[in-house]
Amino acid sequence: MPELPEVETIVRRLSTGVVGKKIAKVSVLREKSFRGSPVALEGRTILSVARRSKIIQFNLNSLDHLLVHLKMTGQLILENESGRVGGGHPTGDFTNNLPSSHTRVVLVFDDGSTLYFNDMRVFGWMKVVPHSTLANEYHDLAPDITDPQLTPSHFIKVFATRSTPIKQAVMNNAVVAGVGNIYAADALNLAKIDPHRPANSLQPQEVKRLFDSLKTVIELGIVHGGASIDTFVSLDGLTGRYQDIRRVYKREGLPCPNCQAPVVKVKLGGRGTFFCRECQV
DNA sequence: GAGAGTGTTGTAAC
DNA sequence: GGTTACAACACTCT
Repeated sequence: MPELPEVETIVRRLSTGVVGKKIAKVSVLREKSFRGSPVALEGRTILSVARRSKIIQFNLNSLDHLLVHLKMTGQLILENESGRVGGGHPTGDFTNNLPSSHTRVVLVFDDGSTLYFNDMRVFGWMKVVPHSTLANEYHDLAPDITDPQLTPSHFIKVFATRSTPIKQAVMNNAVVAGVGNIYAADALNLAKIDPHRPANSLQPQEVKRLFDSLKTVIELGIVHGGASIDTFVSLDGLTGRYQDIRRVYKREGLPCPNCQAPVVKVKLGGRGTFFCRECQV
């Protein structure tokens, strides 16, 4: 999946769903999906769940951490007596019996509830990281777009040295963490900036406008529980609703929310990119 | 059936 | 160091 708002949504649900539970058994169904020792998790209690960029961090009472990256198609689904809590990519798995053919790791808790890690394309991972090396995992990440300490002046500084298209610059985790394709496109539309513009061609007031727009669309995404595009179906109401209010992403030919001109699709840096030729300059 | 496309990101090459 | 192309994988869509 996922973009930051959907990861944030999952973390919030997991915080109430798994904190305090003791891990009884870990089954790795696909070796590539799990790094480290699954046995190190058994008998450990989850103290809290946090997020950094798009990485989910389970804090354990052993001072180890379980990190999860869902990449393109990962899902975390918690199943207990009262139903399911989770979310992820629209693979259809969500309504199937679990484990499914895409289930890669299964965590069983001592109260009988189960956390499934599904990942169709096997790009995502789970890994056990000792507290002493945790900082290394986040070493190359710029501050999150949701970080209150992040300021427009940071953008102005890092954009000044880059000639890459502005869309690629804001999707670069060394510039700012947590901005993916959907929200990059929508923020550029809201800020009325052409995604092709070299990052170092933006005037300071444009950078400020883009900064505010990114904050706005990410916040909207979180408020609406993330974006679930295409065929995502959920049993428990966790399905994101951002797709209903998205501005340009996958809205080729439909009217631009700023000026009503048709949204066009181009390819930029190998990624599908949606924008308005009329008002994004 | 072939080929392109998919919300991510690490790596290698220039 | 910045930029670009591509690979990892398994689908769905045209």
